[in-house]
Amino acid sequence: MSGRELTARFDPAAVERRWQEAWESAGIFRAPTTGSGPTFSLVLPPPNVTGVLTLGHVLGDSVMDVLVRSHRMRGDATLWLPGVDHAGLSTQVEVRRRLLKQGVRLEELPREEALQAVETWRHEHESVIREQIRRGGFSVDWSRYRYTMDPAMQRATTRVFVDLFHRGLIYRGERIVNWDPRLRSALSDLEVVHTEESGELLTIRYPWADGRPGGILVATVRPETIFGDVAVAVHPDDPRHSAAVGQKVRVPLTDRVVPVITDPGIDQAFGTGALKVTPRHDVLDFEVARRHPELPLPPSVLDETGRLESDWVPAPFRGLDRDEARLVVRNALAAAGLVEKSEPHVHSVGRSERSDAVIEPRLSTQWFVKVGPLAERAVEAVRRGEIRFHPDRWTPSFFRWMEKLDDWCISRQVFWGHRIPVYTCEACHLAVAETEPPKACGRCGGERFTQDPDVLDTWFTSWLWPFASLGWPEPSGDVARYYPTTVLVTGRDIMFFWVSRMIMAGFHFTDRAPFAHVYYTGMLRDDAGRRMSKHLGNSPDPIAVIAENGADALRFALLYPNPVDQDGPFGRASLDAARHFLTKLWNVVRFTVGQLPEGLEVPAAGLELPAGTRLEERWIVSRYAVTLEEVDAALANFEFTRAATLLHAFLWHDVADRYIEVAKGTLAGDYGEGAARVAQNTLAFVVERTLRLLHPFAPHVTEELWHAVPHTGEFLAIAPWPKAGEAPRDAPAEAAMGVVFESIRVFRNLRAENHLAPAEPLRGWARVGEPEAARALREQGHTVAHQARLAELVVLEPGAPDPVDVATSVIAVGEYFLALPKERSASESEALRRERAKLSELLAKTRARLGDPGFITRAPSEVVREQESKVAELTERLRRIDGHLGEPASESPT
RNA sequence: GGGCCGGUGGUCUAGCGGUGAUGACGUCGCGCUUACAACGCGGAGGUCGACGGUUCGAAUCCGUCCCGGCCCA
Repeated sequence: MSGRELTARFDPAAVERRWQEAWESAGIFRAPTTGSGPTFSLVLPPPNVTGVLTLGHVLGDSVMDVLVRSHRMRGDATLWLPGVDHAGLSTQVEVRRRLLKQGVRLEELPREEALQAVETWRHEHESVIREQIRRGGFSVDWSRYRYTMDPAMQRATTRVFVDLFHRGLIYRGERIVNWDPRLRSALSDLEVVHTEESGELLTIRYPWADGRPGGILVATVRPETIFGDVAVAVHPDDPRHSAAVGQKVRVPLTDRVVPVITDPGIDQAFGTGALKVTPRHDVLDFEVARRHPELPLPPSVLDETGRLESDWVPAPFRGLDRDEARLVVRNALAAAGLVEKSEPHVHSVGRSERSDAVIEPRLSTQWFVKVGPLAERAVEAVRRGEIRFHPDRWTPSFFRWMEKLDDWCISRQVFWGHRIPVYTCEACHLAVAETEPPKACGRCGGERFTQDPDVLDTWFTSWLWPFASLGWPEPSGDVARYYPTTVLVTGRDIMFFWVSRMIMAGFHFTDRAPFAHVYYTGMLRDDAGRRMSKHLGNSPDPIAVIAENGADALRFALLYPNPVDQDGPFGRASLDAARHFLTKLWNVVRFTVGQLPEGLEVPAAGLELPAGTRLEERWIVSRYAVTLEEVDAALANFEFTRAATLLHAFLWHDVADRYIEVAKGTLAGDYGEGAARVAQNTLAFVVERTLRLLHPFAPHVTEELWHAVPHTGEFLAIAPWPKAGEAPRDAPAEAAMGVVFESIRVFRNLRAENHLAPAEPLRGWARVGEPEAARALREQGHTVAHQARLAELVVLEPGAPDPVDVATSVIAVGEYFLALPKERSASESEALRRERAKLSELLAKTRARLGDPGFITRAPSEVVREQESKVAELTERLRRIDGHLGEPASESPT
């Protein structure tokens, strides 16, 4: 099979869409449901249906597709399962915002209409995301597409809740939680972002209750919570306050009297060392109150929207928002003469990742997962190497995190998500967790139930993704075939949110690790070095980048030249490099196609080079063999950038710059028809195999090009991955061609240094030491002459006299002479002198090393011998240089 | 405050005990040689963050410090 004509330029827009459609309609990305043999599977981390894909997603997808496509080509039963995540809270925030623009408040919509509004949003975004994945050329199996709100995911989620509930691993409890007053919902610790913000630290006097002058000084940044105070606490060892302990003070602005107590948890260094205890509105205060059961548990003084609201709040302050209240209370305190000091204070403030509202610690009743018992096996699996992180430097972070896990708050006060499957009997108030609404109460027989109004944290579904998406809890089908998955690729920012929880869920529910490997990609930075984020608006739309550069260029730019596994720059430069590379590839293939006769076939098995094959063919085939081996090793080690770099260098430098340039003559018939045919076969073979290797990195352009060169099969996407051993390694050919290329470079350099016209044919001489080197140069005399634009290359015998009227260069391989036109003489000895200075410095250094008795006795003899031969080589070169410089050869040049 | 990662030519990066320290981009010079000027050829450019230590030998291992980034409190 061969060829479509290749256009002069590579036009990604025309090419990419065509292949995406062809692959899809051929169904080659659909994972087999039956059969045996090795499998390779992974799940796409489901992007939030709230948004659209960012370049960060595309980075992960590109990594995954390299793995997926190369394994598919290797013949593994390969499954890449795509999907999206309903992202309950975020989606609700976005929909709410959209409705507000239309003047509608989400909360005021009937439940059905509100759900409908969310569904509309979901469908819009879902189709954008699907289109983005398609346009990227990512080879996911659309027939396995999942959505975290699918009925199947619903069933899995409910079942998991019920299971954990019955095992006592889910409980309902009153705790201080992270309350988002804007969303009016609890959040997990992980959804709170802490930043340093400046505020005001007030020192307030709590007067003695008995009316004596004075009182105790308390420092706080939250004067508005003063109404919820139940005590003032000091450290038991604090001498400043020992007299106050046991006394009563009056809470400012109120008539309430509270005791001064001691608690070992008080930080003596903070403020005055005295803490106002407000159990409902601070984690630490809640702990203190718990240790002092004699204290009353006050009502909440802030309502769920963050407004002062309680019987305990004096009338004038009621209804004030907490920010406003802070000022009003502060001023009231000042007016009452109770503010002793005010100072600026930088402290850590937690904000909602979803709404950006300042988090309000709030005592409320929520559902929690007891994660301690789940964590053990997860930690053990990672410790044993059953699950490996790549790069493994993230493993310690995982352990540190897992050691101090708090229970996971999983209830959310929103309507969008999976409802908590807990039903309370209206008659006897028995609460049960069931997968289906119960018909009758097991205790009293009552038939009326109320379902818990809350929904589950989205991560409570996401942590089941690797198996629930495959059909768990059904034990057959995809679960049986493709679970556990092979690898998970994600950004490490969700290592704690997601990866660690998936591992816990995997072991608990399936008794298996959900994946064997976790690969963490880095974060992208823009041209200015800033991390890309939606916030900064510096993360370009992938579709726009694809429209401008093509999906292949985008993908290649993400994998090369900057390391994928650490934070790295992405911008104009990377895209240019990728586009240029693909253009180079395009042109290499275009050249190749033009060189091949009709009917030439590329062998399915290995390439056989006949006896007498020219060095350059043996050399490029050997280089290909080495590259294949190294690319395989790199991919096996998740070294994506290294694999891309190897292929980039091979294609550009070995194939294009060296082999093709050298082979042009052979292909044109300079050495006869037989040699030309070998060159054609070699070129076709190397190019076809290289396209296979590059396919996972740049699928569209390689697929297009592959169809233009001789090949077997319907799609490159399912062509077999090349096997090591198909092409022979040939060390002698590599060494010999090394001499040839080095010689070419020296002659070109001599020409440039002496400002000689590039095209003027000049005579060149070479005198090389090693017999093999001399043989290579004689064999490749034409090549050197042609590449260096020499009239002729003369290989001098060892003892032959130097030519005259020449420019000279002395390198390790030997001496080179380039004829100068008659009117020019070799006055340009400056380069030679510079070289001499460099060499003698190096020689001195090497001699010094050999003069060190410690070195001689302790270094391996191999290393010593190396240094000795270096001295010999340098001495000889210096001798020759001195000869050419007309200076007396000295035994020990300085 | 605790922890992790990184500091290599102007920029990004490879190397992680024995090399004359990789490569790319940029820069300079020369070339439109019919695959490619989105290209080719050649050159210049580095006290490998600082200081100590281990070693015959350190960019590479250890310690301290400085600078940058990230995570957790």
